[in-house]
Amino acid sequence: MGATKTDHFTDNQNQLAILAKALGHPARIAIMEYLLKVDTCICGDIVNELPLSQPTVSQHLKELKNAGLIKGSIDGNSICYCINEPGLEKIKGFFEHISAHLEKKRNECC
Amino acid sequence: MGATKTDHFTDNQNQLAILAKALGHPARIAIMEYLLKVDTCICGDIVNELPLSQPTVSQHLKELKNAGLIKGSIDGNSICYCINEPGLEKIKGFFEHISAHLEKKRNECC
DNA sequence: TGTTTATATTGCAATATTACGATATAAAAT
DNA sequence: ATTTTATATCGTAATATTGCAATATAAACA
Repeated sequence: MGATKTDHFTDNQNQLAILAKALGHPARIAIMEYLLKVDTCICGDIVNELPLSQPTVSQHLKELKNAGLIKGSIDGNSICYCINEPGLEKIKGFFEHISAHLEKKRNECC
Repeated sequence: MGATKTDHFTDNQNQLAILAKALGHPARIAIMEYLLKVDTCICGDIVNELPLSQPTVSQHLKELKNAGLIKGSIDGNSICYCINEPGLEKIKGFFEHISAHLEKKRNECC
């Protein structure tokens, strides 16, 4: 045990879970907020912004990248990390879908 | 280590992370989708819907409830679990906020 | 009352995540 | 060529999550 039983769920469910999981840490929420805030994408700043060590931040960035929420392009010596819109739209769509459904059946239970 | 350093992040960041983390498992995505699909909220069905044991499903429900994404009300012998709109609106708002910002600065980097 | 039905809790093993020091890599600057 | 700067990877300890069998709880029903 300990491992998630992904086999029994749909690709869509697994994909949404991966996206949500990637955001399931305050440092990664903070990174997304920071990437949104700054106009330039020079990202060595992220380490200075967060109360975590450089290796830890690097690891969080990797997870966001693997999930498809950010992308990074090499810029000489440093790396430019930015928000990856498709990943964001995917998970945003999930919540909009739920909200739209709830509108229709408000107050039918509980 | 192994514990998240929540102290150094804002309440808002921690709250969003808790909500996202709760959805970071395909079973919990499936539960949300199921609660949305069925009109009645009779929820013993959830165990039958998922490829997981009753104790495991119960635990996933507990996590969704703790995060504020669902609520449960006792209905005689069984329990009625439903989507909790405020929790959902909170995290939906986060994605809408990001999307709105991205509209304004499209193509400025990467 | 005794049994069934629905759900929660406990206990535990397997695995994953978090965090960081130490180290590696590779471009930039001197 | 050496040093500095920016980032990634490795190794490892601490903690959290996942999943289930066994058991507990508590309402419904016979």
